[in-house]
Amino acid sequence: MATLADVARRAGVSTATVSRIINNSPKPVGEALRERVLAAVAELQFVPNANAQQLARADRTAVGVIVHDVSDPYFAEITRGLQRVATEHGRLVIICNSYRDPERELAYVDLLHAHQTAAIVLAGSGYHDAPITARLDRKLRLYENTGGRVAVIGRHQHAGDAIVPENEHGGWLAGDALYRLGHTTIGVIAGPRHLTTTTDRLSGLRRAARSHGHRLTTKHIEYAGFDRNGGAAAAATLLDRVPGLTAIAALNDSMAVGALACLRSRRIDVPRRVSLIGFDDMPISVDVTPSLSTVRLPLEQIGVQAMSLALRARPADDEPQVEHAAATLVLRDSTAPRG
Amino acid sequence: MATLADVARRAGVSTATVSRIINNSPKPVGEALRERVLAAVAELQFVPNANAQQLARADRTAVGVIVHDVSDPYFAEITRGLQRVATEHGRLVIICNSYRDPERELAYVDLLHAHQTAAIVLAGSGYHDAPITARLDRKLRLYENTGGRVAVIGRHQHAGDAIVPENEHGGWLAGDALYRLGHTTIGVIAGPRHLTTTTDRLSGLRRAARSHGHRLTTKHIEYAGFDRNGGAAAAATLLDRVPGLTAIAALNDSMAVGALACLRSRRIDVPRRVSLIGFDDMPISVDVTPSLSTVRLPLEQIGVQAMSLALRARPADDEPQVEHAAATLVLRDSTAPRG
DNA sequence: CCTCCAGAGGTAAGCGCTTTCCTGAGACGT
DNA sequence: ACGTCTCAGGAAAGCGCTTACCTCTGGAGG
Repeated sequence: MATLADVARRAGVSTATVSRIINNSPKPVGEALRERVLAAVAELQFVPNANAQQLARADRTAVGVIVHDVSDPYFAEITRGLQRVATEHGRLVIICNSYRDPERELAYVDLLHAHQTAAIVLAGSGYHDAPITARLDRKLRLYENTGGRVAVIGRHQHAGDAIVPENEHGGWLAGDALYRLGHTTIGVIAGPRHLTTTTDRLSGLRRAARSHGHRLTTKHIEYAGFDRNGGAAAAATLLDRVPGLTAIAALNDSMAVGALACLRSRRIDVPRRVSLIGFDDMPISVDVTPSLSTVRLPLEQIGVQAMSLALRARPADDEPQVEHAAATLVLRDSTAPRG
Repeated sequence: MATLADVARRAGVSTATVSRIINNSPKPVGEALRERVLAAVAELQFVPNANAQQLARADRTAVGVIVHDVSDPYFAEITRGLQRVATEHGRLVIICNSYRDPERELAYVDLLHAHQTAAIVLAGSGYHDAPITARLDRKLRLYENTGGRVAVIGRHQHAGDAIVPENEHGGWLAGDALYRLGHTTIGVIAGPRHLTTTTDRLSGLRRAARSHGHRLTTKHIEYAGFDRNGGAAAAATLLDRVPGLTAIAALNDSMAVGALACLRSRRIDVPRRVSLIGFDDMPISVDVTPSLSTVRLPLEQIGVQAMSLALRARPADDEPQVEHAAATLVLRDSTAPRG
């Protein structure tokens, strides 16, 4: 592997000059030398060692992103926004999938810290797990103390820049919509109970129930994996357990799609016999049949905002900035008045 | 930011000892010292600088992955497989989105090279563009010459380890299925014409047409963006342009879903009046209505194989290994005999 | 009692680059 | 002709770590 020194030797100049040329530093370099050096670079097919550069320079350039799983449409959309902004700023982004494992999330924070990334965007949901949460917060603070920037998406213990989707309000919107349509017995397909996203959305739903004079008891709520199959299984359970069920609220669209599959296989007409509402408005929601009513979260936009926060220069005495991402109700064909 | 030297000073030992302890090197270290050092590490919250480590060590550890777009389900699935294997090997993976821009793809190869990644997996389709292709091949070869490992997915000029999905055969399967169902006039929604994936699938379709005594002319083929909206637009065009059209083959499922939306909005019954077949069998295909007939590619498996190839130790005199990923026909509800 | 060796720990030479500071040479003014 | 200023280019000191090699100690073996 050719090094800077090889190029310098070949061109008959010092390494300093080569460095200046390949980085086009402000320091002026004569035309003749420049050409000779460039020729040497081409001949030796020199590719600078990024690790050495990083070490020698003070600046940090890459940014890290920690998500639960990029192949989940929710994170895919957010990631798209993150990437766009990062690319505009000429930053490389390193994507890390925690696969919802908190330990792996912690490990990734260390890893990104170790790699001297300029910023970390934590896109996954917060956990209801005090020890984990505390360790995470500690690591993030340490990272910030050593010059890193952090932005989180969702409700986390960490005090700093954050984009907070209106999960509670979104849950309320979904519940309110269903109750307004005349439904009185609704089942909820919830995600893993240790995620703040789950509990926030759920409490919005609960508030809607109360404000309409109903209650959501344990019987009406089924916790499951935050994906299609989790949703399908939970739908089956609810259908069997809750008599007189006429509506289902799923805490994300993937689960709603799974529920839809379950309902279809049981030949239960949606929305005639059972109304269904999802959450997130992922792109596919409009293409299932019936198209999915849902609570829209501006996912790509959330990514954009988060990366913008992470990359902004934050003065030391600055207040952390918390932005809310609005949840809006999107009514499509999977919800109807109680039959 | 605390450094190794700080820790050493604090613990009253040499940096060598600290290094040995934190990397638990085979060299034995006394219990007393070990504890003192570990205490110092904790107190100073020392996180080793990964760049410095990389530079000092000879070994390369991270692996790079270049895809068109992770948020596209096709790549999301492949990436899942790639990640799984990488994680099993304890490797960090760096994901780069080229957004189908060949120049960006080239730039990413350089970037991954510069970062001393152990391997590069090129997951995007090949291009029909000689200069680009040649430059890409040159860069990959250079990278290999300096010790990097390369595995490509799809048909590329680069001679080396590769996973080649049976695109041509898959195209044939799709076409053959449609013709067997009695369709004689079929329209094709193709992807960008400069991608080898597009042309390979298309030529399989053509072969099927010929073998059934038909021809696919320009009129029957509409090129579009490889996504949902591209598919919707192309479907509309075909419907208007091709009289007597009774079947549509889309060259990927995203486009098929778009076509489905178009057909639905025109109130054209699928599969009664028009049959539709997709390609890839992405997860959502089973959840649209009607469920999508398609050609299945074992996407996650492709990712697994590709990463396995990239990570295997390849002896210098070894033949490049080329594995084929089998395409299989999956008939669901979007195809039916010609009415 | 001396030699020899193994094991624990330290010393210091890099890894490949950037950047500060220095040098030498020409340009310019008087 | 001399001093001074400017500017292109080089020398060398790191950046934070790893590791080959060296040193010193204590105990085993004769």
